[in-house]
Amino acid sequence: MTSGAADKRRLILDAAVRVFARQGFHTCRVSDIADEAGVAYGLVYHYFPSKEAILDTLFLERWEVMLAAIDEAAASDLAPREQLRAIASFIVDSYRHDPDLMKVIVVEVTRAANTFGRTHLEQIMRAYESMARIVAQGQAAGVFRSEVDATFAAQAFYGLIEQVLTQWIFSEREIPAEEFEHVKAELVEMICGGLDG
Amino acid sequence: MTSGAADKRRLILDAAVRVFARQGFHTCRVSDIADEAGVAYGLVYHYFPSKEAILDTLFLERWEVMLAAIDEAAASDLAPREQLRAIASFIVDSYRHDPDLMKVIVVEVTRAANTFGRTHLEQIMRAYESMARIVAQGQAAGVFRSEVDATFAAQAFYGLIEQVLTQWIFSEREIPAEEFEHVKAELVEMICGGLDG
DNA sequence: ATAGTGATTGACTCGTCAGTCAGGCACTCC
DNA sequence: GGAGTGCCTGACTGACGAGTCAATCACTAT
Repeated sequence: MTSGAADKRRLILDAAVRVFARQGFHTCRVSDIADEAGVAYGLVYHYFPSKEAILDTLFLERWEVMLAAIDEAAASDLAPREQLRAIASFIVDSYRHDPDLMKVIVVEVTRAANTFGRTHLEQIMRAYESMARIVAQGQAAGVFRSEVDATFAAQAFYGLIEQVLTQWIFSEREIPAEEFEHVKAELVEMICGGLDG
Repeated sequence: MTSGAADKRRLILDAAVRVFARQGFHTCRVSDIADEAGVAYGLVYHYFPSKEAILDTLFLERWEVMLAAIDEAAASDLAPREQLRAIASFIVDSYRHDPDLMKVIVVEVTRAANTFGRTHLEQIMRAYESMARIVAQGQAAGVFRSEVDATFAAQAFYGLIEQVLTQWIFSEREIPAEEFEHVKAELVEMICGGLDG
């Protein structure tokens, strides 16, 4: 069956997510992935040229979806603040839906300046740029102050999101649904409203 | 000479900073550190029980200084906003003074949820707590809004700083002095003032 | 001198793992 | 039924690198 073949590949990718999340990319063995997938060691190399290629595939698959979501928000006719909210919402929901995958992407790629972060820098930058464009539009429309550089603000926004995800990842708790919703609101409130009162 | 002994230990630590920054902790070999230090392989194990212990030492040495600086700012009678500024200033200056060391701390420890971040979680948390206390004081004094949770705001603040450092680390440029000063101001402006205009 | 102490050396050991490969299995088409 | 094709298997290899250790050196105290 041809669908069986595709299934095995998926099986390996999904197993890799769990293993990378649990043990980390550097610490896990390829045999751990094969075992987790319930598949022979060699089969991993039938579908992927190397261990790295598995991580690359996982990252690119998911990041593309995220870029699309960001660009969709940016292209909508929502108010700038609501566009940011939509992005925060999408990323938080990504974590909610598949925390292991988001953990792998954040810990092993996005924050790994030495290894894969370097390789995928361009993809990562593309996300920043889209967010910066939203801020710039808001500034042009006069709803955001122009004192802060748009790129810098985008960094602050994305940095805060990643910080929240990291906090969740470290904590290893089961996050309750209302915390997800609360954080979405707090996040935008923090970036837009600031601390001064 | 007894000072020679201490010198060799320092020599190894300083070499390790350069090697970790250049190649990353996981990718480098202990022999790389020994070579960089101009010292025999075995001597590394005379001063340190393991490769990890070198990284631990580097992190703890520096983090202690940082915690002290944060607590000093928090204990000062500066306005809350100026206390935050002092902290931002200290961390930015740390990067300015020794970018390699800060790179190692951020990339290999602070952002590494699987390996060393886990081990040093307590130390890292201590920094967050001190910053959160500053925000809470500001809120109690009425100069900061109470809409945002103090811990969350501290996360945003530290997250933004780390994001800026990461940006510098990735970029591999020589950062001009005025950019350091500009960022210090922009950072506090962003967190306190927010985007809304 | 001689012995003792701690620094220093680098060749060696030993476990670990990414990646290979020779073959087995299932399914199809003549 | 036999030959071809692609999926699948897991034992094996070869490299690599952390940590060990026995020997040497430098310096001090007796």
